[in-house]
Amino acid sequence: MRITAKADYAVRAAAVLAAAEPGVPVKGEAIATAQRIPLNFLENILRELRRAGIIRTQRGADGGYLLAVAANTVSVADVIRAVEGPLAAIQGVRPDQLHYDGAAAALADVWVAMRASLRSVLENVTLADIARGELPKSVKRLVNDAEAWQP
Amino acid sequence: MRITAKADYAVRAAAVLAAAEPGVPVKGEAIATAQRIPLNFLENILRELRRAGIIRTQRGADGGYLLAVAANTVSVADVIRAVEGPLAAIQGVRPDQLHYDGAAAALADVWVAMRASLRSVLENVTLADIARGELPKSVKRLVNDAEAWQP
DNA sequence: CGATAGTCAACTGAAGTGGTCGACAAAGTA
DNA sequence: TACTTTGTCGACCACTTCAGTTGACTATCG
Repeated sequence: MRITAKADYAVRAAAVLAAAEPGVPVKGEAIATAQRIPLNFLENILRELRRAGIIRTQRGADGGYLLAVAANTVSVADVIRAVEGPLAAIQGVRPDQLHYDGAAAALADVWVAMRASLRSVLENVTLADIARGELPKSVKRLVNDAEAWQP
Repeated sequence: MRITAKADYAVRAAAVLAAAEPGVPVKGEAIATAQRIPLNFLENILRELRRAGIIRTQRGADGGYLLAVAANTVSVADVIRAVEGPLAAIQGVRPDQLHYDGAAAALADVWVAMRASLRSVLENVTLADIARGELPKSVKRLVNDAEAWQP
């Protein structure tokens, strides 16, 4: 249950683009220094985001990276899936297509519920939300619960 | 965002013990065949569950594994943490103790919310729930939503 | 042309995943 | 006591993923 550096970097880089002036390319190096991400690694990641259609690029002098679509139409889940594949998997299998025998039969439903609850957060937060620092009410409610901050 | 084979096996094995007659040890081999888990690997996992105080063991003929505590006091989260460590981590760091600069500042809260939503499922399902195939209402509600089953 | 900046494939070391193996220790039975 | 049954433990293994790095290349602008 861990978010890899790659996924974390991808969301942060996308957030930088969402916060930038629309239509103005941001250089890879600017993103890298702003978020303390190794430039070479970042470029690998941005390439994947471009292939996924989330960002586009401008080459040459005064080039850089831009969002390919409106910031409020891209969710955190979209970005993670672009670089990591499916949001939730059990041994590489999607929760909806696994089934167990005997005493563990009900476990399949638990994994489905887990994915659903994961989605309820990650699908509902957009890059625009992060860029302007204002999360959806339902997400904020989770964050404001003191229990959420207990290790 | 993946559940490893180890965590999956651990929960299934614990579910078998939860479903067994209380006080009667279940042999490792019985668990292995019932859930199609490689025996040697399973023994590694059961050893970790024992160290975590979730199960106990009985050696010798007619020995085997038993739950160390009541099945309704052990959550799926407890089992996963016993074999995998923290439920959610970003690059190995707990969500509550990370912070980002600039445009990504709000992302930290997203990770906290993600963990909270994960917990809302995994902390609330016990081994007893799985063993008798009846999940808590809040979890069932998630599962019954058609959206939850969409790949 | 030449500087700038993205593109891509290949490579690497370290860690994690998913096991396997063999020697050993405890407990009950004959 | 010997023997069988079962768990205990550490070591080991092949393979994949993670987190980058390197270097050659290509597009774009002035």
